Amino acid sequence: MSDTTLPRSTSRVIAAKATEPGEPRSTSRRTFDDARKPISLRDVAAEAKVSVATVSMVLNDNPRISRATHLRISRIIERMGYQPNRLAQSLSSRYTRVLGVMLPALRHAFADAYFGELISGICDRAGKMGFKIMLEQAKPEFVKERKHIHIFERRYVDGLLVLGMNDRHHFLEDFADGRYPLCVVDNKFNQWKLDHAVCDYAGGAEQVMNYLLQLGHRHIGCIYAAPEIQTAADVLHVYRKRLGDSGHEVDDSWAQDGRFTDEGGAAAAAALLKRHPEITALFCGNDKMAIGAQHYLANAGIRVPEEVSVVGFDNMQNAAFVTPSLTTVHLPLYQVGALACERLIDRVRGRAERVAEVLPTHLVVRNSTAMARQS
Amino acid sequence: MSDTTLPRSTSRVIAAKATEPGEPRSTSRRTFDDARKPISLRDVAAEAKVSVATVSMVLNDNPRISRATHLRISRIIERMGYQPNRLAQSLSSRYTRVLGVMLPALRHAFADAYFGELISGICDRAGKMGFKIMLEQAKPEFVKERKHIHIFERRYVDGLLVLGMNDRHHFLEDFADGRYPLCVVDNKFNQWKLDHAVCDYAGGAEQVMNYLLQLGHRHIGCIYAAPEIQTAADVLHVYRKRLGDSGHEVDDSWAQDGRFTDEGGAAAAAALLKRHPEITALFCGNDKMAIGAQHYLANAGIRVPEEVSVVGFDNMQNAAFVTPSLTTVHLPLYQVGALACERLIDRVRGRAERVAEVLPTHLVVRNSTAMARQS
DNA sequence: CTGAAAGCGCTTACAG
DNA sequence: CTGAAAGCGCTTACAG
Repeated sequence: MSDTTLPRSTSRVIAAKATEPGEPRSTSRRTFDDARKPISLRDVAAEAKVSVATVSMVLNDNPRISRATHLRISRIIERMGYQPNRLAQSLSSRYTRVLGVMLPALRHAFADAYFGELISGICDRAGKMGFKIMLEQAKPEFVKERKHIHIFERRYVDGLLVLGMNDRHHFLEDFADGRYPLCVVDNKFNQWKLDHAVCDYAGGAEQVMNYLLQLGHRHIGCIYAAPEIQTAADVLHVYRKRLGDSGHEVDDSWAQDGRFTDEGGAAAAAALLKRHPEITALFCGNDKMAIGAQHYLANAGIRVPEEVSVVGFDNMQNAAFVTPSLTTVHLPLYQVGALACERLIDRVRGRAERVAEVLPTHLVVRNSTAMARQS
Repeated sequence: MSDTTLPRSTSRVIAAKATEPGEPRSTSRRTFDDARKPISLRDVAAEAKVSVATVSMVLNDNPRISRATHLRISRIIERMGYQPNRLAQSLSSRYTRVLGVMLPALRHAFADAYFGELISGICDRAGKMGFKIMLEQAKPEFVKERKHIHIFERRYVDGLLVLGMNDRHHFLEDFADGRYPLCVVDNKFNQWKLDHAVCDYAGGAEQVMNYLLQLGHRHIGCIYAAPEIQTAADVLHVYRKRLGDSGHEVDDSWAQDGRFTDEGGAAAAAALLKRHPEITALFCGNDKMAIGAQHYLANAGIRVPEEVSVVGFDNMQNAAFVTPSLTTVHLPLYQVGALACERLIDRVRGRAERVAEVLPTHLVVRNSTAMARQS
C-alpha cells in the first residue's frame, strides 16, 4: 500500500492546473485530504461556478443548456480530466449500458472458434454503440437459481445475447414476454417468441447438396450433431430431403452423430464407412467434424477427394490449411454477432417489434471434393 | 410494450404471498402502481419491521446481527425474492465485483483458441469467487484516450487481466505503481513491476530441443513469431542457445517469422526449406504455424515425419487431429487464466506483495516427429 | 436558460 | 444488538 500522505501525480496534477495563476481561488470544497478521491460532478460544478444539474446536463448533451455554457463547461470537464462515475449514472438513469453474452456450459466454450467469431462481432459492434459486454455461462445452477433474471433485476445488464442455446434451454421461455430484452444469436426457436439473427443454414445445405449431386455423388453420408439445435436440424433436414427428391432411399443408417468435435467426426466417419463402403461423399455439420473425418480417412488409407469427398460447414480459419484444404459453407458469424448486438440495443432503446434476421451463406469450394469415383 | 395496468406475474406474485392471510397488513409503502418496480431493501425492511440497516447487515453477513434476526430476515428475503441492486451496493461499498479482461486489438481475437482457453479459465474462477467478467479490447484509441484508467475511475471494474500484450503496450506502465490492480496473463515484463502468471515457455522449449537433438536432428529450422512478446523471445532464445551449445553455428537464416498464423507458418516453412534444403526438423512457435508448415510440406511432396519432423507449441485442441498428428508442447492455459484471476482478486482484496507465478509445461509426442533422416 | 432539491437503493459510521 | 441519518455521485422533475 502506498503512502497516503503524499499527493499523487496523474489526474490530480491535471486538476491542480485547473486554477490558472491570477484567477480567483477555486471555490471547490475539495481539500488536501481528498487528493486520492476521484473528481466528482460537484468538483466540476464548483470549479465552473454552476450547479451540478447544469454540469450533468452538459454531460448528457441536454439541449436546454446554451451553446456558450456547454462549451465553457465542456472545456473545464476536459481540463480537470473528469470521468463520471457510471454506477451513480446508472443508478439514477436506470441504464447500465452493459449487455450480457451467455454461452452454453460446455467445457472450454470460449476456446471454440465458432463462439469466438460471434463474440468478436458482438464486442466490436457493442463498443461502437457505447455498450460494454459482460460474460455469463448457462451453468445448471445458473438457470436453476434464475440468475438469468437476476442479472437484470440486480442491474448488471440491460439486455442479453444468447449463443449456442438449444430447445432444452427452457429458461429462454422467461424472455418470451419481452420484459427483459434478449436476442438469440445464430439460432432460432419456433416455440418461443424471441428476437434472433441467424445464418441461412438451410440455404448453405442446399448449395452443398446441389454441388455434390452435380459431381455425381449418390452415396452421401452425413455427419451431423446436436439436432436439438434448430439450425443443425435444418441442415440434416435438407440433406434428407434432397437425397429423397433425387430418388434415393433415405435411411437413418446414412447419418451419424459426430458431436461437433474432431474425435466425434473421426468416429462417425469410421462408423459410416464400415456400414456403407459404397459412400463417395461425407457431408459434415461443421468443419471440426470434417477435419476429424479427413483424419480418419487418411489413417484408413482412403484418399480424399479421389475416393471420398468431404464437405464441412463453418469455414473456420483453419479450414483452408488442412490437407487437403476443406470445401465448406461460409457462415458470416462475425456479421451475425454484430447484427444481433445492434438489434438487441434497438430493443433496449425501446423498439417494440420482433425481429428475425437471416444472413446469406455460400459454398466455398476447395480441394476436399471431386467427381464421384466410378464404383 | 405490454399493458401497464395489469399486475404482472413472476416475482410480484411471490412478493404478494409475503403477507399471509390473517397477518396485519404490510406496512410497506409500495402501492399498486409500483407493481413493475423491483423489490428494494426498504420493502424488505418494512415487511420485516426492522430498519434497512438491519436488512443490509443481514445481506452482508455482518456478525453484529443476532442469529435469530439473521435467520428470520433471511427467510423473508428469500420469500420475497429480493435481489439487491448491485449498482447501489457498489456505489456505497466501492467494490464492483467485476474484473476486466483486455485482449489485443487483433481482428477476430476472440476466435483464437489461445485466448479462448485463457478466458475459459478466467471466467470459471471468477464466477466461483463471485466476480463477473467484462471484455475490453486494446484498440489504439482506447489507450490513447487513457480508457484503461477510465474503466477504473468510472467504476466499471475492480481489476484488470491483460492477455496477449507485448513490450509496445506502453500503457501497462500506468499500472506499475499498483494503484489499480492488474495481472498479466501468460506473459511477463521485465521493464514494469507487474503481477503475472505465465506458462514455462523456456522449459517447454528446452524439452523440444532435447528431444530433437536426441533424435539426431542437427539441421533444425525455427518458425517463430512476435519476438516483442517475452515468452516468444524465450522460446527463440532457447532454440539458439541449445543449437549453439551442441556445437552448431547459429545463424539468423535458420529462423523465420511466421506471424503466429497458418499462412505465415506455410510461407516461413517454404522460405526456410528453400534456403536450407538440408533441414530435417522445424520447431514452430505455435501449433497454427506448425499446421501451416505441415500444409506446405504436404503440398511440396515432402513427407512428415520421414523427411522433415515438425514440432508445434500450444497443444491446441486440433493438434491431435491433423495428419500426421502434431508433436507439441502442452501449455496449461486454462490453469494460467484461472490462477491469474485468483491472484488479481487477492490483489483487489488488499494483498500488497507482487506475485510471479510460473506453471510447468510438457512435451507431447505424436506422429509428426521421427529420427532425423540420413542425408 | 439555470438552480435547489428530491431521489436512485444501497452501506456505514455514529448513537443508544 | 438495532435504528436514524448521512452519504455514495449521479439524474430529473419542478420552480423560477
